[in-house]
Amino acid sequence: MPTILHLDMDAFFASVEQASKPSLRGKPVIVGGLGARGVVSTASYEARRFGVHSAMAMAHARRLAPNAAYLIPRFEVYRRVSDEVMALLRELSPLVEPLSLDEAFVDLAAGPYGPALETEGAELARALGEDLRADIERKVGLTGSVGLSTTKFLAKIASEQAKPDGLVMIEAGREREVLDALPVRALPGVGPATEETLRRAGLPMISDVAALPQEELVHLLGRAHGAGVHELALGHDERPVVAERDAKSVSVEDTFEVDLLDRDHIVGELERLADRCVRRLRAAGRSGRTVVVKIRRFDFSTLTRSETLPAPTDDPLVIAQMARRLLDSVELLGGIRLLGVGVTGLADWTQEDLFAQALREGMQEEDDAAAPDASEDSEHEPAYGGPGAPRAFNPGGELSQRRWAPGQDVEHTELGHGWVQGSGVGRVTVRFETPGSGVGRVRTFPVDDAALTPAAPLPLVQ
DNA sequence: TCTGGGGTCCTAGGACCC
DNA sequence: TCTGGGGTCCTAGGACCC
Repeated sequence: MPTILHLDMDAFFASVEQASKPSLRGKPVIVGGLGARGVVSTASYEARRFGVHSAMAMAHARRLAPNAAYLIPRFEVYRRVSDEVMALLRELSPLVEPLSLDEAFVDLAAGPYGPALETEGAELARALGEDLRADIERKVGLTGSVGLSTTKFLAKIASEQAKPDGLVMIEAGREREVLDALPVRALPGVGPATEETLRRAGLPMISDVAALPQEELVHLLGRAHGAGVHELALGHDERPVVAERDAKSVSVEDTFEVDLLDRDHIVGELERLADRCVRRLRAAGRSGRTVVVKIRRFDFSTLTRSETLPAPTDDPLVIAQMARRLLDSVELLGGIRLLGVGVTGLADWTQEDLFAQALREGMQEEDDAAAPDASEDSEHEPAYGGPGAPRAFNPGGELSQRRWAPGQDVEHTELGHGWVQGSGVGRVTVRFETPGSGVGRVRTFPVDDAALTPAAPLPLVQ
């Protein structure tokens, strides 16, 4: 019986932007990092017609679709919409496994319709899927695609085939017919590297892999991967839908607009990252034993350095100190494009043990002895535009100037709610419209116009 | 074209212990 | 004097996913 449902919202970030901004409906919209090193998070279907897709370099996208709207992501809104959609899924079953903000599995058999599915079967499953899609559209004003099948893997294949704005059900008995038509790349766990390995072995299609003895795949791809890929190719997938999964790591990273060369500057950025990481760790009520520093050099070579404590900590000084020490062990010649700090080996509790305490006291003296840090120079901003919140920019005490990011919500004292269309040469262009309004009018202001302030996003549906 | 950010899982070698 | 086997932990790197 097809009791596993997979929901995938259509071009989620871009669709939320179109719902929020009436002037963008029916137009190519591209959401992602807008800096020189940004990449596309989501392209609307209109933008995809130009060949733009997720994970593409933003510079490339701009060449393909120069007239599209380019917006920073507004995760606050996406999270809010996502919560509403997930709540609808939980009405179908307590077993809901979110994969990201816009995607989830539901085990219908574990929910209130479980018993009825036993008897009414496929038609009830289809009706539940269609009702869900209608509920989502009513509640958040967006479309999502639904896949229904007997396993997670097939349900996901089905939702892929249903896109956009559709529903596909793969019933028991049709697995081979569906899988045989697909390339290996459609298998979860087969990315560019595995695809190439299989292609070179003369196995471009799922049917080719399914026809092979498992040992040959294990030989080609390794123990776990080979066996896993083979099972999926055969349509075997026993993975249960799992509702709650504890995070196993917390990490933050920044790619810089320009490679960082100066060691002191790099250490400053590392400390900021360590701080952000610890705040996230503590907000989650966790602590961790292993601190990881990640570095991507100018040539894109990437390395990590990690160190494990005898007991978990969430002490910002301890974590920052470990991060600094790990960084010290790395040659930084040539410049770095990315820096990251993470914590793994998470625990729900903190043990302020003697070791951490000693380390912390030792550092306290070190920090007190060190000269106070000169200034936060904003010469090298993270490449990622960041959601909303224009950063204060204050070089050497000059007049502070606000920065406005395309897509950002703003409020004007007289003209009301709007969003930033663009900004440059001391000016910012704002379109005044809301999810419920018609297409709004555009006005331009000096960037430091006191009537204009950053605003919270509005809900999509009243 | 030139490559984000936040994760998960797997592999492999070496240390260490029994 | 030469030599075990297995298990677990740590570290580093890589593939993959959204």
